[in-house]
Amino acid sequence: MRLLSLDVYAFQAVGYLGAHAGRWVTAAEICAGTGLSRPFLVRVLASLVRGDVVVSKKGCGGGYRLTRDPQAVTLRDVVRALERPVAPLACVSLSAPAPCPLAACCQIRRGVYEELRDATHQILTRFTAADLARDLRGGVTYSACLGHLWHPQFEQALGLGRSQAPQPELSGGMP
Amino acid sequence: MRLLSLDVYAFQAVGYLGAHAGRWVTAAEICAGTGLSRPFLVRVLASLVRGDVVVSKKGCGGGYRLTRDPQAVTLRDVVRALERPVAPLACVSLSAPAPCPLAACCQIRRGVYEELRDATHQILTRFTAADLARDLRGGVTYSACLGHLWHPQFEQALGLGRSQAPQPELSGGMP
DNA sequence: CCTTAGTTGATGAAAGTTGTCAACTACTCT
DNA sequence: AGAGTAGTTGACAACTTTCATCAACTAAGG
Repeated sequence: MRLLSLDVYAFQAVGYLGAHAGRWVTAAEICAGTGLSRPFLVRVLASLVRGDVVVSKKGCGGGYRLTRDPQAVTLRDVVRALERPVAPLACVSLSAPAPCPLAACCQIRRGVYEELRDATHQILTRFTAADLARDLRGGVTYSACLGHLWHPQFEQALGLGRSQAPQPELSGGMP
Repeated sequence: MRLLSLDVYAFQAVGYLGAHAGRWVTAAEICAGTGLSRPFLVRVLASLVRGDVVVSKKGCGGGYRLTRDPQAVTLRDVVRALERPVAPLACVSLSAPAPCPLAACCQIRRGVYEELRDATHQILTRFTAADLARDLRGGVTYSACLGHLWHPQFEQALGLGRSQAPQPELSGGMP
């Protein structure tokens, strides 16, 4: 499971809400506290509202708040709210299963795909918004994580795409 | 970890080579036996050669072959040869680690990211080319898996992107 | 030398991801 | 009731990744 900016935004937002539970927190405050981009954060928050992880209140004095105690909001809830698949393949998905006629005899499905799915579920279920809040209180904002995403710097394994010039300067000895 | 066509191609190719170990197998034969697209399969095979999972022999009578016994070729070897990151974030990568100044105090890193990485590694290490070959001999070609990838049918969680017109015909009452 | 078969480069379409802007709606407080 | 605040939604744009194909090149065998 490769993380996206989406996930990091959500983790930071949920952590901030967990650290300030009990009151309405505006999107602007989350941005100020985390340094995230507001327009994108707002989309992520909308997903969290749709996924019943966060409630919103419009109007003056409004904002966002967790739907329940921080300890009761797991990372799995967050990831599910973002509608990110945790299964490696649709045929082993629990939320949007794609039936496979070979499911009964497919060994890799049982031995790898289902195991990956279950392990991911368990790990994500162990960690809650309270843990995220503790990180935040300890000074660990996840802004650095945005620079550790695989996306931009993912060097192409195959000779595909256009980004093919890693060493443009070096005109070495290879003829 | 979301699978890509890349992985499915590699699993099928390695499974075929495992099922026909001991001789040189041409790319054309793998295509005929699995129904994969040849130009793309050839790129994947080149990656596997670079990753020391497969050896190739040029010229007449040449082809591809596993570098070692099928039991000794794990899925982790295959995934690593494809240079697919198994870590969710670069800061917990074993192969291409990105140092993080907050690594010591980041709880989500230890509690989630490292756990995800290790669990994935363990699961991928348990499964070998011999298991892939057994699936193939049992009639389980992974062609259906290509239709179970998340990519095409991944419904956007956010209201982003262009694919916003599911019902183009319906010119209903909304003014 | 000529065929076979793997290797590499260029190309391109389609989709996913991230981010911004602007208009809209709903709510609260005065 | 009115004004302002704050969440909601749609359109849009830029960039990267993924998948796929074609054609030319190189190495090895017979």
